[in-house]
Amino acid sequence: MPELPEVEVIRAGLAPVVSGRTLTRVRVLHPRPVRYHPAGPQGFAAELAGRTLTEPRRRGKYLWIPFEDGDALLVHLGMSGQFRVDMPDAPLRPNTRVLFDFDDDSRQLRFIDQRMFGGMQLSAGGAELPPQISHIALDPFAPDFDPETVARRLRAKRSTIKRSLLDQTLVSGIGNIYADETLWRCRLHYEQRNASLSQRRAVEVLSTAREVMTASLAQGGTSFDALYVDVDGAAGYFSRNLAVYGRQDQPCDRCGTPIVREPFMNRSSYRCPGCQHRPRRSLVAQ
DNA sequence: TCGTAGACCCGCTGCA
DNA sequence: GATGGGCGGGTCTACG
Repeated sequence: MPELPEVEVIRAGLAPVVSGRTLTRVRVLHPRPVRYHPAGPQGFAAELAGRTLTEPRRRGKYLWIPFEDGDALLVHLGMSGQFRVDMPDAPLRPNTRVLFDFDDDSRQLRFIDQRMFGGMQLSAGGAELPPQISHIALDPFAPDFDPETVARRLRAKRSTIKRSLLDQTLVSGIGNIYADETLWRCRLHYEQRNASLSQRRAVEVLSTAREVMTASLAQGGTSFDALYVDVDGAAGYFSRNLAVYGRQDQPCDRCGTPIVREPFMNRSSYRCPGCQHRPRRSLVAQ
């Protein structure tokens, strides 16, 4: 569920909470979130204890907390993962999966995940960039992100635009919400062939994705429900600014045509039929 | 015809 | 009862 802006909000919220603190105890309440850790839940807990954390980092939707020793705790929030900061004696919220206690014995970090598509693992030598996510492309917020290069790669793919925007090995951080919002702003149908886009148009799409996510970040991200909140439990407000996502049957802000929801890749795509026309057959087939 | 790379789709899991 | 923001891996497909 969290896409780049939501993960960035969480990263920024974690920074003052974890930076410079030393873990004294880690408790894994459900094994699934640490399923990628080879040593299992007990090994995970034992290997983290005693480590000192530094400022959290992010690439796309992945988050990692480097340790002073050069390793890192790599985290993906999946569909429903969240970090919360609570006093150690506060009652556990439903679906709390992992507890992190620190040496100063004050606030406790808690990982909560309803559906448990997310997970975390110790990444050896992963402080700079965990090798587990070396295949994840730069996101549009990365200083080295080059829209021209990514646009060329995008146009070379024998695929369609929304699939490619969701392809985390091409450009990371974009999920279903921001893909739909980007395509609405660009007046593009999700089945538009990449090869049909000019270089300039492809760069425009990538720049627009960055703009949408920047605007969302300024609002604290997109929250539809309690599944996405920051480390203090606060919701983001960008859902008020969404043009198409989740707005089935409501009028398009641009032309008034009712927004439609259509099945796409086992989920949904929202678009305005008035200003995002289905590409002509010659552009769909190849 | 075969091997490889890229594209695509299923399944995971759980509750509001 | 339907729907949901995610990803990895198995399978399919296209191309050289």
